[in-house]
Amino acid sequence: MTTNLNTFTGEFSYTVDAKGRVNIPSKFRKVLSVDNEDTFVITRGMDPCVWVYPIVVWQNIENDLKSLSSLSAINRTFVRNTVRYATPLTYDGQGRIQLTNNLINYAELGKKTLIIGMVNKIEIWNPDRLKEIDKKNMKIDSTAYDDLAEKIII
Amino acid sequence: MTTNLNTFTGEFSYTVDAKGRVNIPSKFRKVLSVDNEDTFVITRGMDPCVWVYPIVVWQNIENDLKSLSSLSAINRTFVRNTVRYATPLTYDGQGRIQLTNNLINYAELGKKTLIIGMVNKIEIWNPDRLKEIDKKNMKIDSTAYDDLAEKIII
DNA sequence: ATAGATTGTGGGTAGTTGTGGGTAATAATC
DNA sequence: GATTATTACCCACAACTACCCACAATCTAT
Repeated sequence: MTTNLNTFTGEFSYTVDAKGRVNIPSKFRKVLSVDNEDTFVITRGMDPCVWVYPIVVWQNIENDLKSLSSLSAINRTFVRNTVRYATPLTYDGQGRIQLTNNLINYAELGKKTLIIGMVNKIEIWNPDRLKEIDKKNMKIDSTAYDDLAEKIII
Repeated sequence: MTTNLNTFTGEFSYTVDAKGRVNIPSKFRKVLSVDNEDTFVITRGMDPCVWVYPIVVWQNIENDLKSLSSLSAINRTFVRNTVRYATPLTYDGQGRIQLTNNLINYAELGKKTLIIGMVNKIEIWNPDRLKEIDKKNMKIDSTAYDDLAEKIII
């Protein structure tokens, strides 16, 4: 096997059908490790999009969350907001997952969606929302960005 | 072993066929390490061209990206922009890779292309675009070159 | 110089993938 | 308990992709 398991890259254009289903790109399904048993966890992204984790990756996050003490109010809030909207689901025979209304509303998903591989997770976007965020990020203080690029990209 | 593995130099003229396929020069294929298993990752270049990485080189980038927490907005933007257009692909029996429409459009590739070895990666250019960029960069003030001279002996 | 191998380019075909819809099973509501 | 809504599973089909074969041009070696 050449490619890293449970690692996603690339951008794909898909449609959400009348039943609220979206296809997971076949390239993404192919790199899932077998212990995922065709199952993801979908939740709210930090940006206005849906995050989709392979379940084995999500389980690591859950374990990290367990290590946060509930004595701290920030920890409680963070844990609550992280897991509150998380739903595990399995894709159907055609490779589609059934989105929840809650997440469709949150990400303002219409018929046309962009699915983007984000290395350890997948993002589902309303293309217009993404364009807005992109534009906003143009103004981001770019020295931090350049520092990252220097460290990581060769 | 005479040449460095996964290291590319030289310029070659090739055609993109009707299906969007380009040949990877046989000289480049011959220096790939076997653990690449005939697989590259293609993505957008910083210039208007396509970058082609041997997959084992790209995987180092991916692993670095995995260490960035998505709690930071800059990290999210950086990861997204870096991997958004990256696609792993294996060359066929004739040594060709299948380009994506997205990248063909981005690099404005027509039938005639220039393939250039860039040491650790490969660039695919529209010859006209390259001529333009070359002309523009001629005007770069030469102090930048002097700075480089301190780092690299040629 | 000639024969054989390699390389670049083109095209056909079988299998895969994305998308839509139907039906049965399950859950929710009255 | 009956009726309705929701979900899970199945089938259909057009569009696309991966894989195969063909062949001319170029290179290599005897």
